Amino acid sequence: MSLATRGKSAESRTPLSRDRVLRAAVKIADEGGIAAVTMRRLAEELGAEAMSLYHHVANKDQVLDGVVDAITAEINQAVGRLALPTRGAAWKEAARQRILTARQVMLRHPWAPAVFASRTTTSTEVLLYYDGLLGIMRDGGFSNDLCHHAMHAFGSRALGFSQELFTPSGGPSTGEPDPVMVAMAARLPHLVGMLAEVVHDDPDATLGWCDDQAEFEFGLDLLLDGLDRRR
Amino acid sequence: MSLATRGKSAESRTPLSRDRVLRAAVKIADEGGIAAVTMRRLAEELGAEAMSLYHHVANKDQVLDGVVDAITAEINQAVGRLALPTRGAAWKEAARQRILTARQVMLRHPWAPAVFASRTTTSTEVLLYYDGLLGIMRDGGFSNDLCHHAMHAFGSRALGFSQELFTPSGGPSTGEPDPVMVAMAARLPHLVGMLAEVVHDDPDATLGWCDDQAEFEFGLDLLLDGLDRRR
DNA sequence: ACCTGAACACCGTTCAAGT
DNA sequence: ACCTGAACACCGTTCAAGT
Repeated sequence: MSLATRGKSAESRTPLSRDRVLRAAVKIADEGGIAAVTMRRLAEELGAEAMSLYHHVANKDQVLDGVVDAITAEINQAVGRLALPTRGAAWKEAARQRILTARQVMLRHPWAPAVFASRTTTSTEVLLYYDGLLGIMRDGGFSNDLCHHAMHAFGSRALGFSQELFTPSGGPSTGEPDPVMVAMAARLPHLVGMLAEVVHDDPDATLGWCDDQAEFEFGLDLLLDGLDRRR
Repeated sequence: MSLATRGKSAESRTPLSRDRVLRAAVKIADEGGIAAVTMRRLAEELGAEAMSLYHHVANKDQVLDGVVDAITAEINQAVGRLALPTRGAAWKEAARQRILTARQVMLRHPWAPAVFASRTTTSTEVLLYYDGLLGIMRDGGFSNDLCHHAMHAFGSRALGFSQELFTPSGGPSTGEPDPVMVAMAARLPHLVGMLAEVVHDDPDATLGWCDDQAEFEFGLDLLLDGLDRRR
């Protein structure tokens, strides 16, 4: 047994646990993206062997489920610190702040939306988050039926992110126009016309898809206003 | 060289091509989900070896990019058959039908939304789709600026799907309540209360996430109505 | 030019064996 | 009970060699 190995096992005196595995997964994803989270890399981070992980998580899918839980727990902690009135018309601002707070957590973990999108199982933390949002809407006077529709209408936006299917200009850093679009300009009259008028350089574009703060809030307010009108 | 091998090469007399590869990928995904699309399985479907594919596509990522293009081409063909008035107030119904038509194509390929969500590069067919939607909104009298906000607000909904983060009851087939939720009922008063009132069994739930037609249309109309009001 | 066999560097995961 | 080494069955992809 080499010195290096001995040092490593001394360092990892703290026993493995489901919780340590999940925290390590979040750390690795924050540093190198979700693709960097492999069972072997995870074990390395914890000073153990890949096979040891299987004593604490059933498989990799369960690691990703756990990561969703961990991120949403972070969100629940953040929204728990909010203390806004929720009765009557105040529901809208309370819901708005709750969702924008969730978004701030997501912005710290830009890889997270893709993981959320890939999961199909029910996360207990996600259930708790939605329950809180429902509570705000019930206080606002919404019927259960309308609440139900609203949850579906929000979709992922309730948790602070929305899926953008294309970035209508160059990457977030470069101001260069998209070469694919330049080549097709003749067949995209409305898109080209729009972009000529709307300067779409957004230094803060992030979260994987182009999905900046102002656009997120526009879409969110469209939904909140529409729901408020049907309250 | 065996008879079987000889038969196979005779069958695949038609040479490989990017187009054949992409069509095969869609076929395999339709039959076995997107995970079934591997380079080796793709080659098998085409009566070739995995390595032969690399003469027609750069790598697997490009296969998935091409699949998005292929599905959106199918959508563009379908919406191309629509012939609705678009001027003035008619924009809303035209946009609505365009989006619901896209959704019908997506429903034939339930694995597609996840693939769309995972891509970051610009698909020419997606650009063409959005250009058409923009055209409808311009006819409706929207400014380029408002059009731009609208595209972001729609997000993936413009292409007929939306991400649902949890299914608030059992699976689409079973009427069983979610065991995770039953165990947590005490901490989820609003969720449990809502579901007790709203019978959430939806035999047509599909598209991977619970995202049925009525809920999709509710969310879509919320956006369309809100936009129309700001026109 | 197009196609392929063998090989490489990775995965997630199983199993039998160690302490 | 917890951990691990070796091995298995898969990936995507490279390379040198075939026609």
